[in-house]
Amino acid sequence: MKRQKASSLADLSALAGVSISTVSRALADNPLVAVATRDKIKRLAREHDFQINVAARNFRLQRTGAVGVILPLGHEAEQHLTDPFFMSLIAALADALSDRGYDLLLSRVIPSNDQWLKAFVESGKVDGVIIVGQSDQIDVIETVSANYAPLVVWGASIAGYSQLTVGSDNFEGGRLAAQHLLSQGRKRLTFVGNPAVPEFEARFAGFNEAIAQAGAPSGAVLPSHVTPEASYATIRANFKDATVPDGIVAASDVIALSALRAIADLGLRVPDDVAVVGYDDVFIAKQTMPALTTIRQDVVLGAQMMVDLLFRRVAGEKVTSISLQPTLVLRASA
Amino acid sequence: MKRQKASSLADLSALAGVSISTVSRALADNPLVAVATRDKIKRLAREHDFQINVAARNFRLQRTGAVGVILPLGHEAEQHLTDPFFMSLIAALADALSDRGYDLLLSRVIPSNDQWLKAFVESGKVDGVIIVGQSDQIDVIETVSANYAPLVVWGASIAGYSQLTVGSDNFEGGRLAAQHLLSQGRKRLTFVGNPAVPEFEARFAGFNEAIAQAGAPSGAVLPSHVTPEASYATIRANFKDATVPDGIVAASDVIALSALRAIADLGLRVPDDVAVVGYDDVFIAKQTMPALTTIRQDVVLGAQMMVDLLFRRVAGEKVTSISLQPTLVLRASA
DNA sequence: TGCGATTTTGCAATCGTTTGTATTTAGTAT
DNA sequence: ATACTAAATACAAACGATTGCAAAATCGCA
Repeated sequence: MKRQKASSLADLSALAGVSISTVSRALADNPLVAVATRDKIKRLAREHDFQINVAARNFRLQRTGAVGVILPLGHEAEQHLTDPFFMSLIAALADALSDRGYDLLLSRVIPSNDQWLKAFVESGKVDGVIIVGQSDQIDVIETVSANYAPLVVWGASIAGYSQLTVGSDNFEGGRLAAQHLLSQGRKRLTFVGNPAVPEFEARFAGFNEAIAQAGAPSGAVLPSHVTPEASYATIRANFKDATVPDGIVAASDVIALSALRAIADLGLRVPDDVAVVGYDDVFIAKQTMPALTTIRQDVVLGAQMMVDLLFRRVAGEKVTSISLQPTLVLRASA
Repeated sequence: MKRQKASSLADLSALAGVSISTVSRALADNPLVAVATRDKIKRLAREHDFQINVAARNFRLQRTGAVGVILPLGHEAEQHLTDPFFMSLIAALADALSDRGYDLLLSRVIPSNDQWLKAFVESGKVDGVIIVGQSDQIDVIETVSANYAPLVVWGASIAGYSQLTVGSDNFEGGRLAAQHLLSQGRKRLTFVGNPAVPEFEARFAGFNEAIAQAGAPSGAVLPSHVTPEASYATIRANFKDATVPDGIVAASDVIALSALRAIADLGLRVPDDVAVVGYDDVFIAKQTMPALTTIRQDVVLGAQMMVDLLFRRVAGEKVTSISLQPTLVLRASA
């Protein structure tokens, strides 16, 4: 008995001696077709290991079965796909999407003009878009978002913008970090990171808020890129010349890691001379020496929220942006 | 003048007063259509910001425009998407694929039965598949690979298997690492990692080869998971009881990182008491304290090779597996 | 046996492209 | 003008599925 592979409904219909539409319905377990016929067709499908042509089905149903996950590399072309935080967010997104039977179409975009997002959503390649990080593209996102519902952004919900976002409360995170340092008696705090990045700007604002509330001397900011090399160089150079702070809040764990190393290389001790608080709680945070005290963002929850919001919006529900509460994870560095 | 959005060739053809096929050809710059007509249609397309329906086109052309990138999570369900090495490989793949106009469909698979890969390639969702890491699925891959050409694997080319692979020479990498330690006068070497993972097995074999060639006392192996937590615990517990080696070759940088911390926590110094060599040269390797001496795998080149091989094979070329030479990166830890 | 009601199946349109072939239009030479 | 060739455009099929509606088969009951 030769079992040729059936590669279309037409093949199966020929085998079963019924019409294509009956096969289609049978495989969908449509009660319109008699149980006996259904079983027979399903058996044949199994025997000839039939796999439906997903592309054709999706085309007919005017969907794609995929959700685009875009990383705009605006501020920092280097960041993101090497940054452990974004990586684990993507991993969590992949899981959350596949739980719903959707595929993840990964796209790195270096925004060259302001049409990239519009072109992407209109290409019809995906049923929805998740943007990881607003970068400096918040206005582009806002414009598209006005006419395209299935769009969720990992980032901040900013006054005057209506894009649907999921993000952790960066202001609160920054506040928590600074407050912790102040509560340990630290006086001269520095925020390390580029405040032009929206997320970092909010963290910096929270940082300042905590300082103001404590009546402490106002904190400093040391703008820095997010790559390990650049941040290390920035911190090292700056702390050689300027007064070294006794507490650092880093805009990300990767920057914090650089800070740990730079401080050690300058002959200072963490946390004795300088306390360091990171941000993200990426998987290596507990592996640093000393282990990193940091602000934790729950990526798994965040990813689930984004996917959830996306599908609920597609289903027509009225949904609103979500802000997740970050938490302080106490380890050795502060 | 109201410019309605044209969303199909039919819309455009109505606007231009020509047939759909003429529009299709005009947009493809087909010389069959008169230059004047072509220009007119292209202008209309611009004005009504027409975007071709990629799904429909791909369907008609019997392609998908996407390549699946699969991470089988066989040995280590935790690894991979959080492991910086695989992440940067994926980032590089995303770039290499988009250079060729292809999308990257990301898929994490926890192999439950031996049909997962067959089902994936036959679903028609992708034009090709890149598998990142053979994990324990090498036989499943081999079976599918026999009937499905556009399949490239990041991993080892193993005798008796004909799957198309790109990978770095793990044997050589392990040899380099051990040789380096021996050349520094280290005597008691331990390989940390699970030799059941094919890549690690080869690294371990190279490690042993170097030891044998040097006539040194044979090395030990400490099987360990790849997660930071597990590897730290393993190393710490083992080195407390057993004789501590004076040289460690870690199966990955993440494990090396754990080793650095475990050694420090045991009150020993790196490299003075124990020298550590990592593997991969991930982006944090130069950020550890001390900075990690490690075996470098060029992920960007690797990704380009995989994509290149994939498309050349699709084009009908006869291609063979590629083994990339790893290099020793000297830093402070050994 | 006949007829209406009900169950089961088939027909055909449709999704938006591409492309082989037929048809129309324009151009040139007689 | 006519015929013939070349250029430009239109027609229609195809990709593989889903689905509204029509047609056929089956059933029950008088």
